[in-house]
Amino acid sequence: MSKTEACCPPLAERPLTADEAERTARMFKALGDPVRLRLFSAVASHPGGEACVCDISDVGVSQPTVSHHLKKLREAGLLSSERRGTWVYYRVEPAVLAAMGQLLTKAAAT
Amino acid sequence: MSKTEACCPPLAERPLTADEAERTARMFKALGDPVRLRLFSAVASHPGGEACVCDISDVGVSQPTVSHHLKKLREAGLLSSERRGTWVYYRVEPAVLAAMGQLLTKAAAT
DNA sequence: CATACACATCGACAGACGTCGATACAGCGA
DNA sequence: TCGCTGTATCGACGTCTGTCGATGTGTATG
Repeated sequence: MSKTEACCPPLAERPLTADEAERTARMFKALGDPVRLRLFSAVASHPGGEACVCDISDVGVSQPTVSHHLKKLREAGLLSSERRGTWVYYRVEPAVLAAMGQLLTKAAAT
Repeated sequence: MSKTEACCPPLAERPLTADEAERTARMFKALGDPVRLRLFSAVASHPGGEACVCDISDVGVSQPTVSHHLKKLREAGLLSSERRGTWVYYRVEPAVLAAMGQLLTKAAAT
């Protein structure tokens, strides 16, 4: 079940190399902004596991800024998007999320 | 007594409020830098669960920069430090780490 | 075709952040 | 007391990042 290996080893297993740290930091960085965290949480908690941009864009910033942050979350691999007619739907990428979680929980279980 | 509530609810439970997002983002942001991630991993993976600064400061940046990043990790609540004689020892804060892990894994288990 | 709506991209700007050398502080040994 | 070593703080600098208004792109509808 070394699905985590595809990303990076648990933080407590051994010191991360520079490359591993670079990759892993990108994902944490994506969740390191309050607006992005609210957008992500809004998508993750939406019924059906996906949400239209119009459903989640009430986070106190302008529409271009919302779009900018959603792009960052997509580039980090945390969200994926799909256009259906007029609207664009975002959904969480569960595998990546689970990998990040194990990175931390396994680090805590020392 | 859900101890996670002291921090924030799982990301998929409901949309985070602005305050919750602010608090949670601080922790993710702390792990969102490659150097800090390597320092954190070095401490977490060190035998005994703690490490002297001199043991982990070989991450390719100057000594003041190492000190700066360790301070950030301390301020985020992820590490604690203690001076013993000449050296300063850092150790991981397991409760906070576990809370972050559950934030993510519970979000994935939709 | 024209208009309206949903979302993305562009260009610009202020503030935050990572980095460094110089320097200060804290223990320890001579 | 003096000097040495380990760590923290300071001040400065260049770069990255979040934000906005203006504009572009795609889709439906009249």
